[in-house]
Amino acid sequence: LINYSTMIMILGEDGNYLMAEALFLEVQQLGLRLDTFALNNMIRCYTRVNRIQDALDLYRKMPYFGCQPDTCTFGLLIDWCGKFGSRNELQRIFMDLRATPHKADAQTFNSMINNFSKQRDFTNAREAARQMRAWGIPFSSATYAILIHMYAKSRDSASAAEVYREYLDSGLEPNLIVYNNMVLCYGSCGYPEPAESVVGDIRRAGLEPDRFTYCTLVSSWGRIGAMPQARRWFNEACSTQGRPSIEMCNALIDGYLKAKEVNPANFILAKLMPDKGIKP
RNA sequence: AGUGCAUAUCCAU
Repeated sequence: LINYSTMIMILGEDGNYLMAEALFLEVQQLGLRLDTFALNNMIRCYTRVNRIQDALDLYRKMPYFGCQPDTCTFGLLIDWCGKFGSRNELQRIFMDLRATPHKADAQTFNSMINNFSKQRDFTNAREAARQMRAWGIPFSSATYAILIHMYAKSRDSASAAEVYREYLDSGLEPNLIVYNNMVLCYGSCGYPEPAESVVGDIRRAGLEPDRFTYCTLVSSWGRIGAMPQARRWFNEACSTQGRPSIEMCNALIDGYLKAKEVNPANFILAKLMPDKGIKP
């Protein structure tokens, strides 16, 4: 079985699901009993080539092979549904997941929440977070980052601030992505000043802002047309980071153009960027 | 023996 299973895995990586299918049948004809590993490998063959219906069918047939989906099975399917699937498909996986406790770890839930969020299904994203708590699975830094990012998308800075507060009190290792997402959330909601105050939290935690932080701050001030402040953060990034990121240059140009300040925008594009060796 | 998690700009959605 291990030989077949490994072959199926390798063929799947190669995109050759047809040969994998043939081997999958052959195992059964030999009378070998399939296990969850082998089924996951076969499911992976299908997701690899976007044959989601085949993947879902096999996943639903697992009990008839005497197997149960595990965290790996769910991880595969959640990831696929988030990338290419419909809301309904992801919701159905979530329902299955809830019906089988202990088949989900923090990573499974993180992926679930994030993929609901990508689909803008915020109700289910929050519900997944609630379920995670109810099952006593501790939030990781990634969980906090994902939740705050979700609130940035749904423009709910008040809920983000609550989650952020909980993160600061959690005793988890400081993680810059969590802070950056909080900057993003305030900025997206049109509150650049609280966004700036997060930089203080970053330093207090012993971290330094990175190119994501600076780009987000420039875009936050640019969004409300406050270009002097945007420019200040841009300059600070240039002096601390060495060279500005292309994304931050874009954010600054965009801000100037939204504010109808064409000349400064042109200066960034035609002078500053070439001088720093940055291609538009 | 295997799979799956998170951040920025613009555009598109």
